[in-house]
Amino acid sequence: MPELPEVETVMRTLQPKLIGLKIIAAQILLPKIIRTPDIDEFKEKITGRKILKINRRGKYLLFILNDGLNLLFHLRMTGNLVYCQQDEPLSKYTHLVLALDNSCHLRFADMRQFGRIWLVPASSMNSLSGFKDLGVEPLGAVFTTSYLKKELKRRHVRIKPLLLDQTFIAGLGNIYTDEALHRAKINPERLATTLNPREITRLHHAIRDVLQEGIENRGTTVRDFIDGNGRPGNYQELLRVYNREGKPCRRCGQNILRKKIGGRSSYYCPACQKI
DNA sequence: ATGACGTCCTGCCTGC
DNA sequence: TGCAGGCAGGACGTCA
Repeated sequence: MPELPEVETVMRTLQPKLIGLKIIAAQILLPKIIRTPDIDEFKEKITGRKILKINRRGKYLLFILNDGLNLLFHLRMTGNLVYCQQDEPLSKYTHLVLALDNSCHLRFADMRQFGRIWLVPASSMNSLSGFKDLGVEPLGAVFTTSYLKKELKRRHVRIKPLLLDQTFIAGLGNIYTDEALHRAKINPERLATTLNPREITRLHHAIRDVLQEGIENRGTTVRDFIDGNGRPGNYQELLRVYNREGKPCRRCGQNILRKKIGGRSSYYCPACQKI
């Protein structure tokens, strides 16, 4: 599941390869993944465009093209974006191939077909549903302890589903949310309004630390994640709770539990993260 | 404002 | 061994 650190890793691996290259052709093998525009217009508009820059916003990858166009990718669960030689065999899950003017390919593949792609003028980015309502960047300057204190005070929801809400904080998914709550010693079912200042400070630091460590370790590969060069990440080795049901807590030795909270699997230590 | 649930999709796991 | 059925999960829409 690509979350912020995985998307950041894809961006960092693609950036040195793609900047300055021109897209000379687009092959669309699964039309429904292109949200806008329709596939004929997509092909026409993207052909001849140059890749000027690659950015990340939340879990979105944002390609800045010339002529004021932006190409957006959301990898969702199993999507990947890989730079490779053009003679590399196509995987059966490849849905979009962008041919580049150096005889290489940028390929989008997604086993579960949940990933989505948009090609939009930079000027209309703020009308894209999902993208336009994204919350604060958790590694950015706006996301401070006092910001988190102020925001949590008026949210009458459990902390886990709130952290997963992309309009609240952009980029956290199931893995890093569970890891951050464990580090902060906060039970995922706690109501946001009941967290005390010390806990909020711990949570703020924990969120930034787990994301930063995730990036430093090139992302988490539980099953599918690969970076822009097709390589898995390393952070799965360092996870403390996620996907560790029944295994001992790395802090206290108690067995990690798994419980559905807000419809999502949540892993936590019942001793370190008391209600 | 909040939450529950269905939808998308396919590989994997479980049970028979 | 093989098959059927359930499950997981990010985002979004619908309904209560």
